[in-house]
Amino acid sequence: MMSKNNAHRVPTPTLERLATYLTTLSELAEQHVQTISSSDMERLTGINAAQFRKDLSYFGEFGRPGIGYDVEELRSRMARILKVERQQPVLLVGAGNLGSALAGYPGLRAQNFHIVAVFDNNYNKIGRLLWDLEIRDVGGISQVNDEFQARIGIIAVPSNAAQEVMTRLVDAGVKAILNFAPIPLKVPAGVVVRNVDFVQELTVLAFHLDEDIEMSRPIGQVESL
Amino acid sequence: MMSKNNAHRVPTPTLERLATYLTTLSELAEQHVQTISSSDMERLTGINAAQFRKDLSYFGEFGRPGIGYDVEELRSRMARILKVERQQPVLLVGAGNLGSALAGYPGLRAQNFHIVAVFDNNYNKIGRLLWDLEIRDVGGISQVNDEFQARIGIIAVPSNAAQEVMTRLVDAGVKAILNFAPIPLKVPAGVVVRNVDFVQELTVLAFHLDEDIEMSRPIGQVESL
DNA sequence: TAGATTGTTAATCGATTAACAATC
DNA sequence: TAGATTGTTAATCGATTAACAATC
Repeated sequence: MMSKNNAHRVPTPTLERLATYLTTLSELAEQHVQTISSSDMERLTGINAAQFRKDLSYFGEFGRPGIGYDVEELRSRMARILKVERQQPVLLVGAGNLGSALAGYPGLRAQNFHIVAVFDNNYNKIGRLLWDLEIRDVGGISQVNDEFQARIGIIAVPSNAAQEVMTRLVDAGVKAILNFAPIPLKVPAGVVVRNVDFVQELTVLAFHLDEDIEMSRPIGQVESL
Repeated sequence: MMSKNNAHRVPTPTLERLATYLTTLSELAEQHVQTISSSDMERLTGINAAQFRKDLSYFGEFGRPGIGYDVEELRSRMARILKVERQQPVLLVGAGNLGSALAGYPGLRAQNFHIVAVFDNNYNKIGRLLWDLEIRDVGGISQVNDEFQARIGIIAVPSNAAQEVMTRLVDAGVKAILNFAPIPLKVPAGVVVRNVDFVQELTVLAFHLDEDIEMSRPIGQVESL
């Protein structure tokens, strides 16, 4: 048994790629592809075949030398490792435009993420519906999560409210936070945060304009399926 | 003169941090802070002071030994380097929930990104308004961009349409693309892509659940301002 | 001058890629 | 068996951090 002991040593880039592999494997499974090699995966994802094998090696052995990988088996084991083999409940804080887009995004459900409750602090919104969910008072997160036991939260509120919302989520038992507010959160030990910042992304893109871009091999460039 | 020649050698993580520095410097400038040291920046952003100085060193010299950096001067030079000192026009493709949230997001304007046109392929949407912008036929991107000359595009369409939309954007003269479709784009040389994938982010977070998370020092952990 | 802080070089750390023995 | 492909070790590459001479 190794997984638990050194799981925290898995590089973050590896985890990001694992999510990509899982998506690709799901598509292949739908097309009833039986077997795939690491170099097939390189063609499909743009990720180096050695990288692929190395990434898997953090979690055990998955393939057969000379043969390759069984698509369905690998998919299922990846899903297990990434903890998305069952529905994962998620709390959403912020019922503005972004929160609405997230709650209505079918891709989440497709990958087993299930937004179970939405919160806001605006009394004009509280009690109304966001898609099929009632918008609840942000003050009641803990109470509500006693029922749902979600450990993932999404922060989709303005920057000035983000830190306080983080505290409420953590108090409610959330251990992992996806933060859309463009401000660095100070979080207690044991809580993981990932930040998504549109403006930062656009700024990086803006920098590359007017460059003598000879190479420009962006992350994610690949053969199409 | 160095900037142009080796600008393409600037590490991507450096560019991402530069965007963060710029945000922080803008806040400091608003508070009329005159001078700041690299260790002050470490306190504010969580980014190592040596890292900060190293990042700046790719672009020249900005501070005075023994003194620190002039906030307004550094902010303005950063904005220039990142090409956000003037309004940057942006094309948005996809007038769904996500596109709507992006078009209505005040943070873009605040950082000088200006969505100048919105496109969709749904004839029920074409001609209607998204906020203050008329939704246009995706077939007309090139024509419309003859006027706007935007070089940044945002793809907020379903995965199966993303590759085709990329082609249209590039044909219209776009050089940098922010892609929200969870599919790797194959882009021609000279075009830069950055991907934002909510589900991938959530998947990485899900992995960390149930870990014996002793350390968990997330990117972006900092002292508050 | 003494104290503070820069810009940069060198040392460390970590991630990617190549190479290959093991094995189907 | 011969050919293919894995899992893993070793080599390479690149990014982060520490240390310090230069300088305000």
